[in-house]
Amino acid sequence: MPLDAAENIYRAAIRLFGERGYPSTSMRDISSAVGVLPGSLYTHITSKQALLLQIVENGIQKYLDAVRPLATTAEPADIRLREAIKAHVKVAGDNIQLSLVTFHQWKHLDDETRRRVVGLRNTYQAYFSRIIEDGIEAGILRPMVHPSLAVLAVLGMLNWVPEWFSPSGPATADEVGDHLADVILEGLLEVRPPAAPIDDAAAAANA
Amino acid sequence: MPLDAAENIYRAAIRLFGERGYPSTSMRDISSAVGVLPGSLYTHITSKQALLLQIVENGIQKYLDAVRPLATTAEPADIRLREAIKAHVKVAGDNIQLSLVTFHQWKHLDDETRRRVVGLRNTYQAYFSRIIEDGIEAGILRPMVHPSLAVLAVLGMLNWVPEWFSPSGPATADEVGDHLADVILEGLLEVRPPAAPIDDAAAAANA
DNA sequence: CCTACCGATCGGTAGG
DNA sequence: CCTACCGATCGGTAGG
Repeated sequence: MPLDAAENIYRAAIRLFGERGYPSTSMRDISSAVGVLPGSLYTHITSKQALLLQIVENGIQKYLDAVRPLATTAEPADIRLREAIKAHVKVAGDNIQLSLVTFHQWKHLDDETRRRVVGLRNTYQAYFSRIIEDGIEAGILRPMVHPSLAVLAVLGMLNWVPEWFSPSGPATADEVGDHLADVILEGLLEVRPPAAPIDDAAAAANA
Repeated sequence: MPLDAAENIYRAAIRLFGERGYPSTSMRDISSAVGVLPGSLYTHITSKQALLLQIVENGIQKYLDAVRPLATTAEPADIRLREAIKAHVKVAGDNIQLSLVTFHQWKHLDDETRRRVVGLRNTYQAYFSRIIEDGIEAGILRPMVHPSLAVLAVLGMLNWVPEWFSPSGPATADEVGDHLADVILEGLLEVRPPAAPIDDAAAAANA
């Protein structure tokens, strides 16, 4: 049961756009990876741009679908943040090349479609903003002068995952997600002085 | 006192490579930004590749120079990590476009020079590994199953800074660095249970 | 720094 | 899916 031609083209494009970047990948590169001559591609696709758009939108949708459920559930925000981080890492681990294209090549989309994709990226960012702001309001997360900086810290950490994650590496995506959530939630410090004395008896007992 | 021609070309290339990417920037784009005809560029540079290499190596060196002093000082590792994060953010904030080219366009270098640049990137990563491993050994940072994951978390967060930092934004590079160091060192949780009971009297007093 | 140009390669199409 | 091809653009050079 061979893949149909359009699917073959789509997969070759993901790999090549990811390895060399969109502008450095020629339609001739894709056609020879698929095993047809360049002109034959255009029976199955309309243009190089449309191929990139299909890839990038599919990539973003996978992340949106995975994290959307965590954005608004009633669970405690720290648990939602941990699950959102794990969901992101799982999508990244299952779609490394797709993620590389999605995160790096969207800049080469035409003006109109690029604006739409930027909108989807902003929606994704808003999911994490919502979780973190909920957590601060509920007293579960630390109050911050600029909560958006925490969002950017989390997203930067997550955007970098497809660059180094390997399915054959020492940790599964689930384990990596947990460890990254530990870094974000608990920090790297071994001990942290309590924000305020818990009660006077405990303070006296420690003196 | 006008900039000399080579400096003009270098600056225009940083801006254009950062905005459009290396493969999508033509020498004709650069020449018209500088105000000369395409062929005239080659009096001052040897090739498009050499121009990219000059930019990327200069970019990496700025980061190496800024963080190297923190890699080996005798100060506590948590302070060194905070200062390293702040040093990185300061370089990023002072060189946003240079950083964008350095972080994204090195993939378009020739095989040989790309290998050298990857070596410099690994050196940079080793600075952070050293600080975090020192911290764990000294009992200042939490023991971790995979300390390298913490390094990748920090570098991912930092690599993302040039994408969103603005000198005219609400926080200076110094403040952003402190806030990001807070996220990494202390985490986002408001309270954290102690790793182990401190003493029995305190536990009893809380019961 | 300009004029004039080179061979190579690009995305895409007409016609079968 | 192939043959054959189009106009545009590319990095770079010779000669002045």
